[in-house]
Amino acid sequence: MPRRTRNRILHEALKIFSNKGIRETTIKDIARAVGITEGAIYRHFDSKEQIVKSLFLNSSQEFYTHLNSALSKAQNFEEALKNLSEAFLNYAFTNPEAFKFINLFHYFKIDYELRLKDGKMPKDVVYEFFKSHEEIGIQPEYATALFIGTLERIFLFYEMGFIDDIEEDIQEKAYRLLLNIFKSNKEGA
Amino acid sequence: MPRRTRNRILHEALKIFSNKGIRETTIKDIARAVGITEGAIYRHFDSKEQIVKSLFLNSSQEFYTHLNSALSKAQNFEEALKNLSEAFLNYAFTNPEAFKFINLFHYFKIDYELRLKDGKMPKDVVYEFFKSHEEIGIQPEYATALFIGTLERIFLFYEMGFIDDIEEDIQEKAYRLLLNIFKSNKEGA
Amino acid sequence: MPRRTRNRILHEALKIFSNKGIRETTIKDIARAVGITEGAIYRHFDSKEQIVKSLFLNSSQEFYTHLNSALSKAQNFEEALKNLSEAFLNYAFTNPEAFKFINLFHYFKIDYELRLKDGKMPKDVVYEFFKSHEEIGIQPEYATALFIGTLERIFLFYEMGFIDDIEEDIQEKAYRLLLNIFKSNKEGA
Amino acid sequence: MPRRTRNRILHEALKIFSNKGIRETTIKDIARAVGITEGAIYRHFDSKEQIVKSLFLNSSQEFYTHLNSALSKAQNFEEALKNLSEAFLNYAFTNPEAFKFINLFHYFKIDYELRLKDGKMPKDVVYEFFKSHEEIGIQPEYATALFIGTLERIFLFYEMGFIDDIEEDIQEKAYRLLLNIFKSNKEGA
DNA sequence: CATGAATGAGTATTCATTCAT
DNA sequence: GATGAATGAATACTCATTCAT
Repeated sequence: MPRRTRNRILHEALKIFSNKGIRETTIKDIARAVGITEGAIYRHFDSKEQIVKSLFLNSSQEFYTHLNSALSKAQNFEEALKNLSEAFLNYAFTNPEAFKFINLFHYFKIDYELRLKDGKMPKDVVYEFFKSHEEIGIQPEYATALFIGTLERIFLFYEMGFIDDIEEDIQEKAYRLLLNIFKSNKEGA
Repeated sequence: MPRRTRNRILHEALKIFSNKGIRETTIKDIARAVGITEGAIYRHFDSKEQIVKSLFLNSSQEFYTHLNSALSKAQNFEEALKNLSEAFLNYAFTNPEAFKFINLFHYFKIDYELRLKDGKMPKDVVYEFFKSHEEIGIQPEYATALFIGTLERIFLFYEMGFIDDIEEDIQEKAYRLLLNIFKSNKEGA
Repeated sequence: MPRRTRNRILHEALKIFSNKGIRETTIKDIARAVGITEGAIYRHFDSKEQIVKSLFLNSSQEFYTHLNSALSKAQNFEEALKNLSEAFLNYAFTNPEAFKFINLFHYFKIDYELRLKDGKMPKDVVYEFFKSHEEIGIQPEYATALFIGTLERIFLFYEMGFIDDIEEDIQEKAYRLLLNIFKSNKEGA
Repeated sequence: MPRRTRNRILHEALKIFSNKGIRETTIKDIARAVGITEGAIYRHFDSKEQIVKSLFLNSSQEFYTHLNSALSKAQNFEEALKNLSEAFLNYAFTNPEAFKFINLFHYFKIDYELRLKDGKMPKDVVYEFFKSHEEIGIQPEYATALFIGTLERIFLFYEMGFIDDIEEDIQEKAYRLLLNIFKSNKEGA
């Protein structure tokens, strides 16, 4: 429950953006959701684009940090995989709007400058992890694609009702699936 | 090089839609690309929405058929997996605009009626395939998420330059990756 | 049942104009009703305006002649009034589209040049009649307003269901009403 | 001279509508007349249709009230007829735009829901009046048609210069004309 | 800080008219 | 005579942004 108007704007904007899309969300929509008028938005942000950018940077940062801290707590490969996959889905389940919002940017080249200058994109956590475990015998780019693609699609299937397990089961099943894949590859190597 | 105006409209619209997004593409953009005036578009389509729908239905159908025919030519599980994964990436590489356009609809609830009435969505081919091979020990919904999510993400990584193999190598690597996963699961079972 | 295309165009245009209004009727509407294409209309008329003008001139002329010939058959004031009022309503009942179409022009200064050059407007028949019967003691302009206004409004009330007599009764009642008015004024004079 | 923008819009729109017709009046026309831009109109009204509806409801209500209060001040039939006919013409002379605008709706079925829910249409005042005086021997529907039709047409003839009396004289003559009609009928009965 | 009116540049869509076939 | 594709100007409406209060 953010108190300050600026945060309330970001909070509501994120919800509407992820539901309706960025372009189809108007400043008026956001203002109405926050309970202020259109003009007031411009006390806090210079433009709609700035709201979008703030949101993307915030969310990416948050997701990045979330993944990173989950990873850092792990003692071994198995635990790391567990922490990382659970953190990934946990973020998606807890912040579906932010999660979907971040993913919008893979399809729209809305603003490529948005990439954080020091490369702190969520996927980089995953990539670095697999890069430091080349012994599993999968090229880290492909491992990353497998990890992110699978989890993201599982989340989407969950959201559209195609997968109807409860969140905890999904996290458990997803972890086991990934573990099987990477363990067997590791052993097979 | 489609000759007829209607096809030229669809052709150009698809390209622009997949690059800029549907909402940010104007009728004027399309008209200019085709080399006619805005009004002329409306001799061929009643509305922008109709162009979007036509495109979605066409592309989905095409992709569905492409996957289906690849699958039907296979004699066994391994071959089926090979044909299916190659057909999937082949479609993405050959028709990147259509492929990206179809995927737009996972994020935007633009029009859920758009789903083909008899459920002939591309993902259903994959789902049915895994459903008839439950011996691999992976719940078909999760197997589908894994298959589609991984390949889609590989394609995206390729497009953004994060993966820089050539298309043939990607197809080969992707197939091997998937085969390893499903074979080992099959054997482990 | 006009055979020639030109007449069919006029025929259908009149119907649609009087129902939807001139501005809201498109060339396409007319073409569709006639069973030809838009371009073909322009083989017969230079513009939409020309169709409107032709229609107005034709209808006015027709109505004018209809009233005039009814009047000319009368032997005395009473008969003249009877013939004129019956002819007026008869025209409205038989050609409601044309009748309503003519009346559109009282409200819109769509094109004042449309008035027939030699003044052959339907109302002039009525006006001339009352002018030649000043003995009734009503200024002919007012008598004309009374005659036309009353009958037109009766027709409108009939059309909107506010008056629900059958057409014959309306003609009879209207005639008696007018006769009473003008006879008593005549006698009172 | 209304000060507030919303009222200025209604004021100017009424003038232009009654001159050019509703369909041929553009939002730009109205905006220009008010001295604002097109977009500004939409801060005050959701659509052109809403302007039309507001205007129709306002004008009808105003005219209805005008007639009703004139009628209620009368002590007897003669006075009532005098008050009603004078109020009718007075409204037309004073608010020619509103008067003509209201009458547009007899010819165009623009929106039949526009009729006030409790039936408070101007003509109803006249109708109720004649209904409570059936002793005059004229069916109230026909008396209403006579009253309204005659006065409306007199106004139109005045506007087009066909009747060139001054307004006061017209009111006087119209009243006498109607009085003669209804009095003689009353006596004749 | 906030309001709400206003701007101005779009945006999809309509439609009378033209013209090559 | 007729077709149907195309034009081009107009039209209602939208929306990010500005600004006086």
